[in-house]
Parts: sequence; structure tokens; C-alpha cells
Amino acid sequence: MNRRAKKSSSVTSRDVAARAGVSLMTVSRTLRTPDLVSPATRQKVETAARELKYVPDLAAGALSSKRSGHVAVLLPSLRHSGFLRTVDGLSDTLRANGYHLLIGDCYYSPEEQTELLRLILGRRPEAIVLVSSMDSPEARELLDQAAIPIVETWDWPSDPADMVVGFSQYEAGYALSESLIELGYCNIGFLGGPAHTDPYGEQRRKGHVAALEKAGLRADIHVTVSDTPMEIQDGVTGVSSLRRRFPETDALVCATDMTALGALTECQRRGWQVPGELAIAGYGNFDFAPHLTPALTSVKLPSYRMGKQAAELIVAQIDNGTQPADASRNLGFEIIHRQSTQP
Amino acid sequence: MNRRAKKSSSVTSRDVAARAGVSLMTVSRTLRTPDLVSPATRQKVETAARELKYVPDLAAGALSSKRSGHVAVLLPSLRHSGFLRTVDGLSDTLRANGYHLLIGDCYYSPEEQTELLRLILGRRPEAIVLVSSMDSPEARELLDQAAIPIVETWDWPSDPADMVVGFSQYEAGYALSESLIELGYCNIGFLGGPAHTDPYGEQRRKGHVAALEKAGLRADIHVTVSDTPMEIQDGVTGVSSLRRRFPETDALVCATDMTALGALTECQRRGWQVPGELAIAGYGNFDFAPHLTPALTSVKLPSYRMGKQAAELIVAQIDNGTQPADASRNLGFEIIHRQSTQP
DNA sequence: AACTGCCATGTTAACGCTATCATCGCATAT
DNA sequence: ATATGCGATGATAGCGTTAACATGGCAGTT
Repeated sequence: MNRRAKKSSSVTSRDVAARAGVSLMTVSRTLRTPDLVSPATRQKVETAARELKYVPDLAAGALSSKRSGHVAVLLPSLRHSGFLRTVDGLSDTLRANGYHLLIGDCYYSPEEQTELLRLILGRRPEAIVLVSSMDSPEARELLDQAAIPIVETWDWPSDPADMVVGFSQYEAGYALSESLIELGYCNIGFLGGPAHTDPYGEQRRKGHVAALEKAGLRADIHVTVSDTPMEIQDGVTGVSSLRRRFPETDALVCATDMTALGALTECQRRGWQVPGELAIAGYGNFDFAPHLTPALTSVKLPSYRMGKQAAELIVAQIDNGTQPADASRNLGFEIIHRQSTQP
Repeated sequence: MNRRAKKSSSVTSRDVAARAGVSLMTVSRTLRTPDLVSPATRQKVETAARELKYVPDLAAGALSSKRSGHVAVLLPSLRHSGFLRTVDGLSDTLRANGYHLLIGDCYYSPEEQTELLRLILGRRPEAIVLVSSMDSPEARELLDQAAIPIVETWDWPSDPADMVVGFSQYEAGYALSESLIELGYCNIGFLGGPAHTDPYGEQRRKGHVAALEKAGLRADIHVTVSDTPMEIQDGVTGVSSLRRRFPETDALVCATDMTALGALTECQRRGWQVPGELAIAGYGNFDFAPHLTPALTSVKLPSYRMGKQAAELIVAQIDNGTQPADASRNLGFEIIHRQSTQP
């Protein structure tokens, strides 16, 4: 069962044309603009194409028409399920409009991002979606020269490159901690990754700090965990470290629900009451959040919607050639209070 | 800030050649086979390329060289985090070898799969990875004609199309239920999706049934939930339905950890002791499995490794032109017993 | 000095498609 | 009948790159 030649003699539009007794141009037309072809001819071509199992070479078409049919998305990580929802939203809408999605994983590294960007621009994508705040000046230059629509997501940049469909991580951080303050907590800690590898977490932390300072509360309870705070284990070790260094902490905000889960289970293991002794909240409203015991307070983010609307903006701009009026959309977030932060 | 012309006058290798004072062929050579170019010339070309920010058009290169540099992967769903790990493994290895990954989401539907396959074959991928057991005859035909390496994953097909890096869902199903029998459970139920939309779950269930029958136990305790058993809610409603219809059940196998989580929390809510009254186990060993209370027994699947090894097989075959000796790899699985099934 | 061989570079012709313009009928208007 | 217009199809010329072959120059050999 091991055939699969190195390269098959692929069926081309010329083959189909010969079989249908027309010119290859008519084949192209039949497939792309059937209205311009007489029904009889169309019939012949379609039959021939089916019989030969013709699959048009999109790269050739792209080269000729200068439309690659590609849209690229750059992710900080493929492991983060929230980002994946965004990819999902993109994929759904783009496919429905005839585009293919190219996915690039930057491993949370600006160098990787630039390198990958260069590589991916070689595919001449018609638009680029960035889930990633860390664009280096070099990356920015590359994007500028490419002169294609850009949509930034998962953020609310002060100096947007082009379009934006996102929300403010800072505001989310501010709002969550503010609401904890309202609930009466006053020693509120933050558990997140190092600033340079976890930019979103860092922005959330900044908002968190601002809220505490505004309320006149201490803002120095901060535990830094490993590179990308998406590992449950980070929550496990993080909460232990927190309780050792800051035993007076009464509420803990975790950079993601994943770390919150770790923190939660570690508290259970150690017999620390949640929310009695320590309230816990996270970000992302992951699937499991409402199903934990206690149910986890979390900030719901517009993950899927960002992808979907980013795709819609792209399609609209490419089709119309003009940018939609509302090409900067702040989709906000929603704080969902659950048992884990009940005073 | 709205520039971004419809189409920029892209820099081509001809431009670089002119600037460097060489022929465009020398530019191509400098980039692809620098050893064949004298150091002085190479220098000139590289400088010119950098100054002009030249990004080679990979589609044009693909057309000419008949090497697209694309590898495609077809997924039943983008939502399933297990599949994502596989994509991760693919992506890592393929990128390191200069390939781009095209991702297609089939929405658990054979029609979508065939349609998507046709579309994606238009990109002339150099290999295809299938995470998906449902290839229709039509899809099979398309693949045959494409004559490219195929790697099937997440399965152990009896009639493989080409290479395989997977494991047997049936055996996993058999093994898990067998181990529950050994632990002394005798009314073991199964909670999964409908056969036609959840093929993996169905195979697991068949293995499960076989194990029960072998042991002379009843094998009719079966709850069917919604289309894709990846929703926690399915576990919630599923376990209620189970307890109503089969109150004598003492252990429940869920098609995924996601449904197991739902079942677990619903049991807690209702006050049903786990594992006292009902033992619960799942598949996938999701991140949260060891962190639940009780910790969830689960079957660990080689998600990342399948992707990585699939990519390695592909690269090896394309580079060497010959198929590696061990082009069918059963990576097995591992049953991890935890508290949720402790007798 | 003429010959051989090889290295560095250039020239030409695709790759498979689409844009563009040309052509050819045929129906309708004059 | 001739002119006009338009719908359907065909011929041609690229798109930006690489494969394959051609060329030219220079070192080493006899």
C-alpha cells in the first residue's frame, strides 16, 4: 500500500479544457464567473472537471490575480484556549468567505514574532490579525510595507496600527479588583507571569494596582510565577508562596483561570477555606470556572466575538475597498461573580 | 491613519537584482543555495534585499518549484483542546523544517470534511494529516489522486490510507473499563455522543462494551448526550439521566474529561458521593483532571507526541523520498487512576 | 599555447492560472 | 441590407519564481 509518487501529473485547467472542447480560459470562467458562460458550455466544462477530478491550483490563481486568498493570524501561543476561540471565530467567518487561515504561533516571543511575520508575509496574506501586543519596530515596518489590513485583537492599543477589535486588559484588571474592593476585601494580591513574557497579565496587574491605589489600599502583594501563566501548577506553587510571604492576604486575583484553578485546589489540599480565608478570582471564564467547588469568579472575555468581528471587518474592507466606519471596536468584558469571592 | 492601499507595488527579486547589479537568478540562488554564490556577490545581494525589505513570494516559488511548502491538517473540531496539542506538535516540527501548516476545521461533519479537503488540496499541500476517522469515499478518492503522504492520527485504522501515528480508541475503551472491573465495579455505564458525530467516543464505547461482555457483566447502561461530547453541560444532564434510568450504576465512563467534569460537579451538587455512590472516569487527562476534588481518573492520550511524530514522518518522507520503516506507530495510552474511581 | 574542467553567473522557458483585449456571431435597430 | 450592440468565447501576455541549460572566465595540465 505504499504508492504515492513524489509528484503526480496533476490535472490542470488545460486538461479540462481539452476534454470539454473549449479553451482553458472558458474553464477558468466557468469556475469563477459562471454567469458569463452559456449554460451549455458550463455543463460541458463542469462534467469534464468532475470526470477528471480537477482541483484548481490556488497558488497559480493567486499569482495571476494577486489575490492569495490567505488571511494570517499571529498568536502568542497555541496552548491558550481563549486564543483558540478567537481562531475559531476567524476561521468560521473567513472560510465562509473563501479565505484560508494561516496560523502562526509566536511562542510569546517578539523575535519569533518578527521571524514568523516575515515568513508569513511570503504567502502574501490579504490581511493580518494580531493576537499579540508585542510587535517589535521591525515587525511594524514589515507590516507597514505589506500595506494590508491589520486587525489587532485582545488589546486596546493606544497607537493602533490599523483596525482593532478588542478590549482593555488594563480596564479589566481595574474593574475586577475594584469589584473585590466593593465586596470588602482589602489585602488583595495578584498572581501573574513576568512582565516581559506575559504582557496581558502585566496590563491586568497594572489596572489592579491602580484600583487598589485609588481606594487607598496596599498594592504590593504580588507573586510572579513562570513564563506563561497558563499552567495549573503555577497556581499551586503561587498560592503557597503567597500565603507564606503575605499571610494577611484576603483575596487573590490570578492572571488566568488556569492558575486560579491551581490556587483553588492547593487551598483545598491545605485546608485553607475559599472564600472564607482567601477569595480567589481569575480571567477568561474558562469552561470549568462555573463548575468548580467553589465556583470560580472570573472575567468573561469576548474571545469568539473578537475573532468573528475581526474577520467581518477584514472581509468588508477587502470587498468594499474601504474601511468600515467602526473599525475600532471595544467589545468590553464581563465580571462574573461566583462563590469563590463571596464575602 | 487609513492608508494601506489596495495593492502595494511589491518588491520582487528583479528589483533586488537591479539594485545589486546582478541577474534575478543570482538573487534566487543567494537566498536558496548561498553556497553556489561567491561571497562578494552574496554580500551585495543580501544588502540589496535588506535595503528593499524584499520578502520572496512563496506562491510564485511554489508554482515554479512544485513545492508548496504547505502541510495541511484536518481537524474534526477546533474546540477540542486535545486536538490542539496535536496541532501544536505538528506546528513546532513543521515550522522548524520550513513548512507552513494549513488548518482545517471539519465541524465533525463528513460533508464538511470532503468540501474542505477539496479546497485545501487547491493549495497543493505536500502532505496531509488527518485527525479524523470519517473520511468519505469521495474524500478518499481526492486523497488518492493527490498522491501525497498522508498521516492518520488519533486512531488505529484497520485499513490505513498511508502512514499512521495513533492509538486504538477501542483498546483504550476496553482497557479503561477492564480496569474498572478489576477494581470491583460491576454496573458500569457509558456516557457519550451519538455514534455518527462522535466516532472516537463510539469506538471507546465499543471497547467498553467488549470488556463488560468478556467479564460477563451487563453492557446496556448507556446515556447519549448532544452532538459533540465536549460540553460540560452534557455531563451535568447526562449523569442525572443516568441515575434516573439506571440507579444501580456504580461506575460511569465519560467520553471525555469535559463531560466527566460536568458529571462530577452535578454529583456534588446533588450530594451523590463520588466515588462512594458512583465512580467516574474520563478520557484525555485534561489539565484539570488531577486538580478536581475528587481527582479524576482519566486516560492519558499521546496528543502532542502524535503531532510531533506525524510531522517527523512527513519531513523524513519528503526529504528522503522514501517512507520510513516504522511509518505506522501505535503510541498507546495510559490509564491514570485517581481518587474518583477509588473503590 | 592549446585543452580540460570547474566555478560563478546569466538566459530561457516553464509552472497554472487570470486580466485584458480581440474576435465572432447573431439579434435588433435603422 | 447595412449598421450597432452585446453576449460568448478565444488568443495572448503576464504574475514572480525556479529548473535546466548555456556561457564565460580562469586555474591547472600537458
